[in-house]
Amino acid sequence: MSYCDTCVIRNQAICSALTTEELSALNAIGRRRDLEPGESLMWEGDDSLLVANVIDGVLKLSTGTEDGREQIVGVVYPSDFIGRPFGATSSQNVTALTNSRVCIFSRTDFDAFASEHPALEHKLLKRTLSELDRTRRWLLLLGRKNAEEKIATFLLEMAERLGAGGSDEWESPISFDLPFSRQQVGDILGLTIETVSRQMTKLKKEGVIDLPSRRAVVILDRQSLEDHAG
Amino acid sequence: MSYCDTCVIRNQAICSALTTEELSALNAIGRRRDLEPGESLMWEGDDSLLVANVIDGVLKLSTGTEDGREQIVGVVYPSDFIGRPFGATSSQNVTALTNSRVCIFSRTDFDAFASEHPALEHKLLKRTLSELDRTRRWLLLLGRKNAEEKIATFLLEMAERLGAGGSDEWESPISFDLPFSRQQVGDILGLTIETVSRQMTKLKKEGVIDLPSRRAVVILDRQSLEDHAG
DNA sequence: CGGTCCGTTGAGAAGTCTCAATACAAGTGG
DNA sequence: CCACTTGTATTGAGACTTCTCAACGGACCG
Repeated sequence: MSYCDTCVIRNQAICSALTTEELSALNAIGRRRDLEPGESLMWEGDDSLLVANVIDGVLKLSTGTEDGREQIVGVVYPSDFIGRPFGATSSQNVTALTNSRVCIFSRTDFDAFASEHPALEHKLLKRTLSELDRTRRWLLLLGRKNAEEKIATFLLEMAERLGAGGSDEWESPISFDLPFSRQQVGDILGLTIETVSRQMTKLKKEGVIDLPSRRAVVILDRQSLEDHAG
Repeated sequence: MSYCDTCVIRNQAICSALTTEELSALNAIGRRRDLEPGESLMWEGDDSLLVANVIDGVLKLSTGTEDGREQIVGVVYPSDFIGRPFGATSSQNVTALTNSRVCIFSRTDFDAFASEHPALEHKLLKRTLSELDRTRRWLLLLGRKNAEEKIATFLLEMAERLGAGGSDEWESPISFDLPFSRQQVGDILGLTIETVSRQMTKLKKEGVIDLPSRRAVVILDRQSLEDHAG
């Protein structure tokens, strides 16, 4: 009996490239692990010993400077892939933001398995190419946008990933709970916590969004938010 | 007679995954093209019609905002791969910075060829994973480093890619010519041309680097430059 | 009730940008 | 050979954005 049989991400993750038989071979080299918020799965600079699929939860990928400044370089959701196959060291920290469940493989086991299953590598390649596109778009945000544009862009991306709106997907309002603290939003956007707070308050005062509680966001005027995003 | 037989990047580019026979099949669907500085190969938002290998030269990948701000999101050198396989639209501009030569494929032809040659996809996957790591490191630079640290980090990376030093690779001085104007350095680092100029002048006055001509850089004190890089 | 965590708000400092002037190098035509 | 133009880089002064430091507020918990 394989964990994979009942896995909720069976058809979304890279596993969807595999037949039932192949999947049971993969299952044999993997195991599940639960993580609590704040718990880390791997650290920047460490040997790359693990790779994993996210089954449930939200995790951050981050790097930092020696003097403690942090930058979040990626956020992963269920069915996303984590870790650095075919590489000696992992180049970022991976930390759970919510209660999370992941499906872990030894990196060397996974490398060997992937090398024998081109369809799996093909899925992983497509995923990696998409992630590279997404990351490059983030470079524009960090390099050339001001605080207001950063916040607006960020909220729109969150809405797309997490949002629940009305009947029409373009219809306001769209509401969701951020899986991030203000500090973490700052670490994503390259801003301080105070600047994040001020810009969100400003958008609220302008009637573009509402902030009913600490983590909750409601987008009242999507068009206006897009105008603010630059 | 195939172009590939005499290709200088035959053993560095993803082509190195292929046998001689496979390579001649790839050669059949590719063609060479020369580009002048400033000439573009593809544009952000266009249909993804082409992919290519860089044979010679340096090219930039860039995106911009509607109001004309630009961010360089990648720089490619000989043997690097360009374009977005398995995707409908290209997400950045690709523009030659120097006289360049590329080996072009129709994206759909390449997709089909790659899907039948797992070793090629494997090479491309490894390359894409490395590029993603590099891009994520750039997020830290753009999000959390100040102008001085950005310039120092940038010069060190350029030295690594382009540098010619003394007998010992760690020995100063290391000298190279930047393939970028000051404006382009600004577009890479998310700074204005004036800030780039001021910070470089500052490092020169401190004796860390020398700037014998517009494009030339000499790293006089590598350790000090690393200290400035944060 | 007091403590802790997190977010908000305020005031001043610092860094970067904007705008303007100047400098320098290379090329052109007289 | 010398003005003149053009493109690029440097330098300066002031404006603006964001950061830093500090105080305050609200929610949750013992």
